[in-house]
Amino acid sequence: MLVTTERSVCRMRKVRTFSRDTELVKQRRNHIVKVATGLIARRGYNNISTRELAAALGMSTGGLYHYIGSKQDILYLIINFTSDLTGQALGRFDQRMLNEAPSRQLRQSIEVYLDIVDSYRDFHNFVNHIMLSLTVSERRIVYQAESRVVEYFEKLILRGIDQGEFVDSDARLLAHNIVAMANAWANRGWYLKKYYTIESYAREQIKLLLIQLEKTKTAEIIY
Amino acid sequence: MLVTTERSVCRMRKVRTFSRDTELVKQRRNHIVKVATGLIARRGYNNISTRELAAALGMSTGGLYHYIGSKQDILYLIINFTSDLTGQALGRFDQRMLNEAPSRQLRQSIEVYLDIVDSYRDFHNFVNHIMLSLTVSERRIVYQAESRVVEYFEKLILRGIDQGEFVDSDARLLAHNIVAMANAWANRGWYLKKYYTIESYAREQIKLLLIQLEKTKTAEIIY
Amino acid sequence: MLVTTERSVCRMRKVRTFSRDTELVKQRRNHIVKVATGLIARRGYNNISTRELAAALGMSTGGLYHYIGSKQDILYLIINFTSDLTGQALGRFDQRMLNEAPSRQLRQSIEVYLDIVDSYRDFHNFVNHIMLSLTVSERRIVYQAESRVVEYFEKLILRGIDQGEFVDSDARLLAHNIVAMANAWANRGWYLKKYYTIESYAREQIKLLLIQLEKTKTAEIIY
Amino acid sequence: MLVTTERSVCRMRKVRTFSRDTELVKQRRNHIVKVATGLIARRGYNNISTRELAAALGMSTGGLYHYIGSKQDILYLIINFTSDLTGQALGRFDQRMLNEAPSRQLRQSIEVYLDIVDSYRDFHNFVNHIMLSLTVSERRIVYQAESRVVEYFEKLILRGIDQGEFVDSDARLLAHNIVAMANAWANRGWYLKKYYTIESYAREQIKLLLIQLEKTKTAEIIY
DNA sequence: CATGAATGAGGTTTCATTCAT
DNA sequence: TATGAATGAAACCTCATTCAT
Repeated sequence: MLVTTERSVCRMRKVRTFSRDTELVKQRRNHIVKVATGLIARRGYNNISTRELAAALGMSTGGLYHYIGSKQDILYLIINFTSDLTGQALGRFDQRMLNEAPSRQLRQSIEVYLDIVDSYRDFHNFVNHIMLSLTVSERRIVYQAESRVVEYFEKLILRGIDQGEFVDSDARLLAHNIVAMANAWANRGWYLKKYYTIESYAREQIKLLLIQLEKTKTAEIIY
Repeated sequence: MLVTTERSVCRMRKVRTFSRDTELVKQRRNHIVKVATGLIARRGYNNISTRELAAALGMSTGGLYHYIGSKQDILYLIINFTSDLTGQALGRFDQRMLNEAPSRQLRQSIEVYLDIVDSYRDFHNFVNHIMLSLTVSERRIVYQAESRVVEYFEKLILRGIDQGEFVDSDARLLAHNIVAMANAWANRGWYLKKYYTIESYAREQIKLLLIQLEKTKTAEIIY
Repeated sequence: MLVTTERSVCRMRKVRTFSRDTELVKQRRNHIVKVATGLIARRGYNNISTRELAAALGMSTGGLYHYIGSKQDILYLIINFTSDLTGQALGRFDQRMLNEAPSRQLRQSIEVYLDIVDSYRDFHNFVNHIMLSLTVSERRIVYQAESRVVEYFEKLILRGIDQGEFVDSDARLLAHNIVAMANAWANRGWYLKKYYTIESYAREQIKLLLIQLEKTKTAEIIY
Repeated sequence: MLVTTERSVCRMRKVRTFSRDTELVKQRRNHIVKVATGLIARRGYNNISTRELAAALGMSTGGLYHYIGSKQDILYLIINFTSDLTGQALGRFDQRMLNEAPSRQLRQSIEVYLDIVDSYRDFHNFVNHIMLSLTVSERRIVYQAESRVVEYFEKLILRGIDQGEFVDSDARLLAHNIVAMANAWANRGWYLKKYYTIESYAREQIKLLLIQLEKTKTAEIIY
């Protein structure tokens, strides 16, 4: 398995709640994460007041603070929630694909990852925005999550090289480019969506990547 | 000439000043942009008060407001200033390279652009951060600046294809990838700088790009 | 009898309860008074939330409000409870001592009163603290309770003067000084406890008082 | 000199201000201390909002925070201001009286101290009230100020004993009683003022004290 | 031109109290 | 009878902006 899904130690920060009903807390926090992510992505963390957020959540201001300890905690919940989901999704995928040809797994992994980024578009859109509002340890969570994805692709490419399917390359840089390419879909959607759908974007980028990895020019074979 | 350097219409917003000494205004605003960029990149736009900014500038709070009309104007000045500089730099470069082979110009343009991004690293780092604090028309400035750079590379690649040096490709996507790659150097420096210098990063990325563009596998020729 | 123990009219304020089981109400309120007194003495009335108090009581927030009508009522219960107890204790004592020599009764009354103050130290410590949170009528309860004690000692001293055992003095002022002295044990314990135990404090203060009351200098006789 | 007036080290806490005009800061803070003391004495620290205080000061909320860093700082300013003044007043007095007979100095010191307590009645009234809102180090300031006064009287009494004017006594306890007596004038004014003016209170209490200190019963001599 | 004191709206957070379960 | 989630008013504090000096 290429991706470890267990929570790393540094994520263990506690967020205050006044409720002891863990199920309710989980449910409300999911709601908070979802609504807050949308609002923040549209208007910016500092332009959303807790009053406004509570209203959007259908709660009272005080009610919101039953489930979080501070406004900052919302950011923590968002990055935690999202990086967990990303890790889990790739992890699940990884297990199913272990026996496939690397090129096939790579192709499909990219599609899966792009889909994840697309559905958490809001998050990927504002992760840079909120970065400057995060504490050092919160930033580390984001870094680790991204690093894990890069590592996933790196190991996958290395396997392809090992198995002789891919040409020897700088696997780390290629893996990093894949992640940057996926993030670009969220960050630079304003540009890309004028010319691509997510499917065509994935197809074209995969094609370009395989030119770099395959032993003969992709352009010369029937794709 | 591939890059137009004249200011586009929508940038014409006026920023209030109480001074009639245009030279002084320009000088002070340059200072404001430089210092504010650094502060915001480190601490975030909303975590820097005008009092603090004024102190860092060696001005009084009131003095600051002689050269800007509002705190928001600072963002406007920053994006304006930076996108002007980027446009000018690539523009100047463009004029000198018109007669070079496309592959050579591409190689050098990427190096130049990476250097620009690197020296305005702070800006590229927080452009996503402040995006959500910008007005619609301010965002357009950022978009346009980026679009111009993409266009520059796109035209360059198209020229290469036209001249038969490059294989026929999706020039737009490749141009876009170049810009994303350069931005990654600023945004994801925390990761990349563990493994690359700006020189090695440029070299490896250019190598990867040329695999996609050249007619035979770069790996097969002596580079 | 020098002290009247029946509740005075103004204490008759009703505190709301949803329970009809008077025994349960009494028991719960005793518990509330005891725990709240300790908490408030340590942290201050306004720094203890009803949530925290309820938790310390082993009740739910709502449960607490079954036995009180408002947070303010807790203060009322405390002052009522404590001044009742003080009155009763001195009253009981009074009845047993009616036939003793005034100087002997004085000596022992002071010891008893000091013991009471010491065991309700928390209360005497914060009575000044909460004074400013009390309503006018609640303050009167505190004043009356203190006045009754002063009166008790005043009458006792007057009896001693009448009977020729004490020199003619300002009985009121001396009685007042006794109460102030006892309160000092609670309020200024941080200072006094460095040098005195409650026994030595009582002994020395009684000795000083009797110098003022007895016909020859105490120092000149064998004490 | 019996009282040291130099500021002790632990008082050196800084209170934030945005002004660099020390004279203005001093002036405004004096005003804040005066008005806040009155308001708090009447209504309680927690029942006065910063908005209300600012209004009473003729300032805006924001204006208030130019001269203090937090509401808590107001308490610090009050205790600092008052204990400084008390120390200075007794100190000045001390220097003028060094050659007087101890009994005469004692008599006059008590009058001076009672006057101080009376003019800072509000403060002495609520010092117990705010005690529970003070931080540990702030409490220490209050304790030290009171201790210095007790010491002053203690040394004075000891001098009287040394010089053979006073009978050998527990100087510490007597000194402590003097301070408690003075505080009582502030704390228990609601009772005492029904029967005494400050002058008669001082006269009677001094008379009682001298009975304890002088070698023959004061009552037997013409006072 | 420059200063910095002043403003006051609005931010985050707390908490006494209620009420459906 | 007991629970604790929910409320919303009000607390403390910040800060972009103005304006008298």
